[in-house]
Amino acid sequence: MARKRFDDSSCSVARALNEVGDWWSLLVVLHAMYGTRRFVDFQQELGIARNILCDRLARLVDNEVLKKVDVGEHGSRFEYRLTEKGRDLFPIVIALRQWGDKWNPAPDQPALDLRDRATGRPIRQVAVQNADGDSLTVRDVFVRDDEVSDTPKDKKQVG
Amino acid sequence: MARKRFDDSSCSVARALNEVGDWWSLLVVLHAMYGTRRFVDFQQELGIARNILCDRLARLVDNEVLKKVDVGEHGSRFEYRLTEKGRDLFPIVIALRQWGDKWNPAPDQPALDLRDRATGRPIRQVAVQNADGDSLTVRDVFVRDDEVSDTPKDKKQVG
DNA sequence: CTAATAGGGTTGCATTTTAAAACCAGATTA
DNA sequence: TAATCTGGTTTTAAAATGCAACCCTATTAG
Repeated sequence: MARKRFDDSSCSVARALNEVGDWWSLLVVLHAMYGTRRFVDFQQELGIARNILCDRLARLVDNEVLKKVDVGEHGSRFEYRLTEKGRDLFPIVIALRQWGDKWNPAPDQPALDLRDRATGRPIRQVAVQNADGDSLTVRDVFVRDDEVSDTPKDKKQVG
Repeated sequence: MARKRFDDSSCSVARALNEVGDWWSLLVVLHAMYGTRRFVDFQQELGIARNILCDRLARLVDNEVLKKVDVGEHGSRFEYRLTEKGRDLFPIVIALRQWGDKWNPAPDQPALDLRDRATGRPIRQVAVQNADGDSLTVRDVFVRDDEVSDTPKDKKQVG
């Protein structure tokens, strides 16, 4: 049967995954972040089937992660560019990269060394932080429980 | 045809997505983070098909994101618990939640209010930061290019 | 002690998705 | 004007998904 979707889920993680949680979408966004804009370039860099790429690009455009821009001179020629919403996926992509580098390092080559353009110094590990900037683990957080819920058992869930 | 996998990709984002980049895996991890440990509980909370849940749990165990613990008294009874590798997905899950809350807020209910257990104050927005703790956008970073590569065109890629 | 039920799956089947390759029409370049 | 590039759509076969039914082993109620 069809893949289950979470458009209307009350969980914002599920709703986020609904837009960028498939095998290709985040890789498309990643390549867009380092400059790829054209259909053929995505296709060649990712090695993705053309029909799947079509579908993913269209969905990302529908969800306003990318915008499709006609840059043709005498006709139509398209570019796919990140929107602010798409650029806002940066921490997620970098966190995934750091997790991958830490737990599944490539045997042959070193991890990509990302640096601050302004200072030339390496970026930090992406982390959940408290107001003071201290890193927090999953055990250090709780859910503030303002409102009355009809489903009391959901109240303490992190998700 | 078979879904394409990225086990041996040189891109650590692709390798990460290979382990947790499908529709269900990160939701399983999320629920594990707020305490779910039993097969039936995952199944009911997520509304996932049992065979798919089986498959996902097994893969997460294979990838050492979860460990399967026999907690039976007189026989076998299992729990699935996060490993350190799994707990290390916390920033990714939280970043996804924040992105979902920001760009696809639930119409009816407010976003989950996560707080530091120690201080009671809200957590920060997950961000990519430089050494000083300043937030960086995708345009603020570059790839430090130490080593000589056989494929020069890859050298400046963020991904 | 026995019956009933909960836990943790596996199997079979119909439906979707995916990958790969072929094909196509409108720009662009030689 | 022909060849090629761009950005797709179509076709086909393999794989993944969802659902329901089934199964065996604990645990619990009586």
